Amino acid sequence: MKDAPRLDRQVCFALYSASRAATAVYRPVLEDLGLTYPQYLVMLVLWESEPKGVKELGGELGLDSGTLSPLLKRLEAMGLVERRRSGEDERRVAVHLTPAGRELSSKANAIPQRLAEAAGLSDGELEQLRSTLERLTEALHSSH
Amino acid sequence: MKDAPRLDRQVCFALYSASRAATAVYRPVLEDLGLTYPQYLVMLVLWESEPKGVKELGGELGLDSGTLSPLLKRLEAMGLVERRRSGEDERRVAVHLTPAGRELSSKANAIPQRLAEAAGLSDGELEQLRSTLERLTEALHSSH
DNA sequence: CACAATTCAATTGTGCACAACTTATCTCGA
DNA sequence: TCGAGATAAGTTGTGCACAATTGAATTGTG
Repeated sequence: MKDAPRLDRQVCFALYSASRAATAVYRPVLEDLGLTYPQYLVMLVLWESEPKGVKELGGELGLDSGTLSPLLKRLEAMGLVERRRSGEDERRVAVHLTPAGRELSSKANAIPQRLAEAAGLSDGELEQLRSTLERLTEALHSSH
Repeated sequence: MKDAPRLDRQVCFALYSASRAATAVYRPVLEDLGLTYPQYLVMLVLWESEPKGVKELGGELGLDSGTLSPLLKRLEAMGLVERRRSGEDERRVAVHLTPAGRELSSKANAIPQRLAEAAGLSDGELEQLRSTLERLTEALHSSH
């Protein structure tokens, strides 16, 4: 089938590969904190502002409760977050940081630098890449 | 924690989001073929050249036997590929396309166009994005 | 007020990723 | 040639993603 799409021409495969390569670079660094990459993302959001409902977290990360509920349960078991049923709306669960969870932020500050160093791209290129990716994500989301 | 890394500044998160958004666009299209995105990637490689060993497939896709073995088992159950123990080297398993697997290629030809349309980027931008991503992946791989 | 429709979180089930390990086969050097 | 090390594929166990469903709480409407 000579006109089948070629793997090495596909932006989608390039995205998939780059994304896995990036989390692979993060993996050993995050292991020191005892976090996986998605767990780290949740902590990043909470370090910026907490408490947050599961729905809100999902909105910022693009994840649903099917992914977040077990992930948050693990973070809670590690003693980094606490889930409290909201008083006003009993459907909602507010995710709070524990002191240990807040504490972890200082250890995490140096992390993004690692990827930048490993990336082999200039600051300008990284910034342009980020901006292109955000436009792409936006366009893909609104395409259906 | 005001100097914690910010989610929206991270290239890594942009990559992770874009990659998931892209496979989400592919998902309904691939569903018509009965394939998941990683299964589609394996078929792409085989459509270019077959048979291939599990190791070779893994080399091109960056996946190991832990991921590929069950995936190939599912493709085999669907009747798209066949696994044959190599005669010369009994350790190797050659993955062949079945006629049905070869056939599927024609249905798949139109697929990459879909992403391009949904991407909202010009051909030039897509090409530049792909090239940047490939350099990035390369640099990330060689960073350890 | 009543109650149908909606919303939120959790659960279930499938399929990747990936580390760690297992088993079978092969290769190469003493 | 024989045995240690390397290599190929598969298995096991953990943790995402995501669709589909469930159950509880809330909201909107007649």
